[in-house]
Amino acid sequence: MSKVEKARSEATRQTILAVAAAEIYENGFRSTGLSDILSKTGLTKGAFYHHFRSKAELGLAVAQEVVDKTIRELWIKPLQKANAGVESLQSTLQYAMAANNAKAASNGCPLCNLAQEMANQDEQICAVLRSTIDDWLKQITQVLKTDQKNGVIRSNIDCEQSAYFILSSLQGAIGLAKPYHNPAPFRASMRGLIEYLDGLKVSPELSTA
Amino acid sequence: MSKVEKARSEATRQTILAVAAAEIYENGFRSTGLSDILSKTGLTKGAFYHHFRSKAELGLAVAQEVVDKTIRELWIKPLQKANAGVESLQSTLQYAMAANNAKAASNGCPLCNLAQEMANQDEQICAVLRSTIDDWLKQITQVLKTDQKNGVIRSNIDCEQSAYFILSSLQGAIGLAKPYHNPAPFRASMRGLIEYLDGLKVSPELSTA
DNA sequence: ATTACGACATACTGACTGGTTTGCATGAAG
DNA sequence: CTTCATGCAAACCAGTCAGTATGTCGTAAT
Repeated sequence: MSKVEKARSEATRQTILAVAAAEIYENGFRSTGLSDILSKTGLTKGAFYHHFRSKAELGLAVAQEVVDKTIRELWIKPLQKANAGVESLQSTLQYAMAANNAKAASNGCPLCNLAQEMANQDEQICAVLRSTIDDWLKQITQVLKTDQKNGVIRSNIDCEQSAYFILSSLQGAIGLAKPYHNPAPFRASMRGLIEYLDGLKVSPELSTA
Repeated sequence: MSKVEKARSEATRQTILAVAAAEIYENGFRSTGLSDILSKTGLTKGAFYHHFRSKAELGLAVAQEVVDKTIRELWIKPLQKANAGVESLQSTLQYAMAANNAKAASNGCPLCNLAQEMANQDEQICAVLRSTIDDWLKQITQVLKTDQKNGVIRSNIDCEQSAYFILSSLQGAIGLAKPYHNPAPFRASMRGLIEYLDGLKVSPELSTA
């Protein structure tokens, strides 16, 4: 098992993971057959079962090695800057609103998709998703508390409860828009969310005229 | 085809619909096999394909004859009383918070579940779900506009945008709680939503001490 | 009584599923 | 140069799926 050998092996594993994640993101876990994944990778069953013991294990790997990491990179990390406050949160949302294309509108959020589909099917995946969500909630709570300490947002706000509400609104905005196949409903919800965040501030300055 | 005969036929159709809806609600459309449904009804394939031409047609029937009607009955109708305002909306949410049991927490919203799973799979079902959501949004918008005309909520609020935001928050609250298998996260989000609605009023009176 | 039809039951089919087994090429180790 | 494990291919397997073909029973009209 030389270094070059091990690297190539890991590369094919990553290929499977990436293609599987994309396919699951688009059609769901159950509707994605191994044959779909394998044909898109050019690999065979032998390769797959060399790297994964079952389809369920693949799902778990996708959850913790793709979905979890993506969420952390795109949504949680931007809130981890020192003294990040509501403004950071808002700009993250603004960015998502702008970047949201038609495909993403119809596919939704990979995290929420998996949560939705696997809630009653695979407890291990649920556990992974919970930990991602928990950290996401913690980070939003932290952001709110920072602003609260700095006197940016009102002192009577329950930051943890607000974090739940904010994340719910975001997820709901994505989920509700799915059957519309276009980002318009998503954007409307997001504008509402951004205005809600404005309303948390001590001297609310409306960000939208 | 006597009346009594026709009635019994319709009864078995309804049986299939009800069981299918329950099973789909719990495990999703794709994961629900015809055999699951039929064994729970005591019927056979012959009965099923006498009433439905395909599994897809069953899904469509569930969407428009069960899910749509349920949503309208439980969520839209309570907002159709004359002069129904934000208070009506809040009491509906309060009721949902109280009634939400552990099973519902893990199963989510039947409408959102279907939307999530079928968004990229069945356009007909999507169309049905869109019309349900559209009417739901219209009703919430109406409720807000009524209160706005009566001076209950602020005049600078974009009622339609707020309706999107409110419905997104509700759906997100349900969806986000699914992997937790308990209603606590759902309730936290809902409290946030109810407080948001308080914030729409001209003289905000906090409903939670 | 006969015919006809609606409402199902039974048995079956072909396609597809996840999973297994076996074989083979390659490159490192002795 | 041989040995041997690794990384993967190809063929295969058993089970499940939606869907079909056919049969049967009861009711109702003639």
